[in-house]
Amino acid sequence: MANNDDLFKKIIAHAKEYGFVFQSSEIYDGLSAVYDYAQNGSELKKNIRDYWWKAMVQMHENIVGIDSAIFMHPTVWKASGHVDAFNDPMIDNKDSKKRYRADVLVEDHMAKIEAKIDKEITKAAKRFGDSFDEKQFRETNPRVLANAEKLEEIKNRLYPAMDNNDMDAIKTLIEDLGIVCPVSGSRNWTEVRQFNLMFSTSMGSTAEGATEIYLRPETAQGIFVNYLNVQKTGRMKIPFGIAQTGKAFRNEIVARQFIFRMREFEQMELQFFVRPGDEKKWYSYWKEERMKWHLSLGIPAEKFRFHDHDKLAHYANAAADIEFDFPMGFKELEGIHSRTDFDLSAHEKYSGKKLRYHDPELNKSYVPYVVETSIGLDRMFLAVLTAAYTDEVLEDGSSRVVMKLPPVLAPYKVAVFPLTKKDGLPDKAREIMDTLKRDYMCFYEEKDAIGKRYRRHDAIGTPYCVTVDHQTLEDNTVTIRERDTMNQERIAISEIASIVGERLRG
RNA sequence: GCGGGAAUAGCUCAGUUGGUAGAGCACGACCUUGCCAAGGUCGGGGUCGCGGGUCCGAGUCCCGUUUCCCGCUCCA
Repeated sequence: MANNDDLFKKIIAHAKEYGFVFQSSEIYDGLSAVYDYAQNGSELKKNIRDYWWKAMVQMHENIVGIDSAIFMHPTVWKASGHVDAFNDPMIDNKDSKKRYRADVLVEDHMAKIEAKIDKEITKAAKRFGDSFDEKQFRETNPRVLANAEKLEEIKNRLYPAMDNNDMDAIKTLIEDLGIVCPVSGSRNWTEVRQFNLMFSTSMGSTAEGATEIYLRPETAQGIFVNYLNVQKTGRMKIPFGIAQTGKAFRNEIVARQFIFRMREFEQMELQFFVRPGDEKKWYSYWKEERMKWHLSLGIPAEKFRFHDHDKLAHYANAAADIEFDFPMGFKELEGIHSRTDFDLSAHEKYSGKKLRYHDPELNKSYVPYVVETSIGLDRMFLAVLTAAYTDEVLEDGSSRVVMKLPPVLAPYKVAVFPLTKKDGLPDKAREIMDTLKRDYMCFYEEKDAIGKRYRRHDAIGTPYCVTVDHQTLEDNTVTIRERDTMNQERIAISEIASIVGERLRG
């Protein structure tokens, strides 16, 4: 584990030093769990996104892409279940480290008081037999009255506090009632905090006219609410898919581990619409298909594994993760979920609009079932960095750090170097650069010794370095140096593009 | 959220019992050189994460805080 911690630290340091990832607002001490992609990182990230998009949209005739807004109508999040599921006041006991819903603690306490009243009544009923008048007993017995009054007071404090989101009042109530932790038995509580996973902001330029809206916690809903528009205008026939990449936002309680868990992150999602009853078949299909995509990048198969969920979310009838062997262990990289008709049915209910598909083959209408593949782009970025990072000791005993990125993902495809700054070599190198840069991200560099330039490009993962020397001026040949093997070959200038292109098509 | 560790130049780090900040690499200019992190000369760059306290004096000691990493916890 110490080795892996060390590896993780090295990757993080490398990512910063070579312009892949910076902490957000670093000059202001940073912002917790928010990161920026730098000059090389943004290229790598874009290339991962493009590679995914090409595999999903370009290669499937029945999948189209959309780009929906981050802001959505507030009711979307009621329909999706996000508002209700994550809006609870929580409190921690510092001794037992257990976390509770603060309102549930108070309600449990109230239940105990009610139990006391019931006990009095049961006792009295036994004593008085048939002549027992429960109503009269409740109104006259001093112990019952005292407890009833206590209950009434608690209700009058708890419910308004809940309605007003007054966390301090709930904390004071818990303290006043002397509620103890069921596990530790102590009253050593933290503050009551509202855990809402969704970020919110207000829309409307005046305070009175403003509406609270959320930053989407997932991109999927943007597809669901557009599903019928896309189906109709694209004349899509089931089975068909809608793909989307974009930012999502979650107010994670604990956001950590570099870019693995961020508060602002990017998802790449496919929602695939199928006939009810066919969902398990398509679920299996997409599980395999997505694993093939990962392996197509040349990352070793043992770095990946499936993790089938036993405990299913409220919307799913089957779910699996593709996990990757990150420096901190196997963790979720991508999720494949059979979401049933949960989402579309919920949107039918909340919007009052029919979201049916008329299946011409079956000659009937139904709400389609959905199979989802959802991958975190930032996690994929970290996976690619992890797989690529290599600390090598060379034959002569020196060492180099090389990012063995899949060439198709590398920020730069070719670096062009004149061997020296003199004798017209830079001009010739510029000429080559100009013919290549229309098709490939290229890097021109003439500073420092040639070996140093090679190593710099090893560090950012440039697969090819082309060097212009004196022989180039005579016969239009250059040396091309391959990143992983460090082998050099003399080729004609005219061959560079096809050699590089060949490698990128893999 | 709780507990542990860390923060000094762009990077990696040194800095003694408290005495006023250094190295290597990187960066800029010039010279020499020319196929795997070259050599020389000169130069730029740090209110030592931030705030407070103790002290004649704090990078160093104390308190608070921010950020990062780790463990626990949480994770539609």
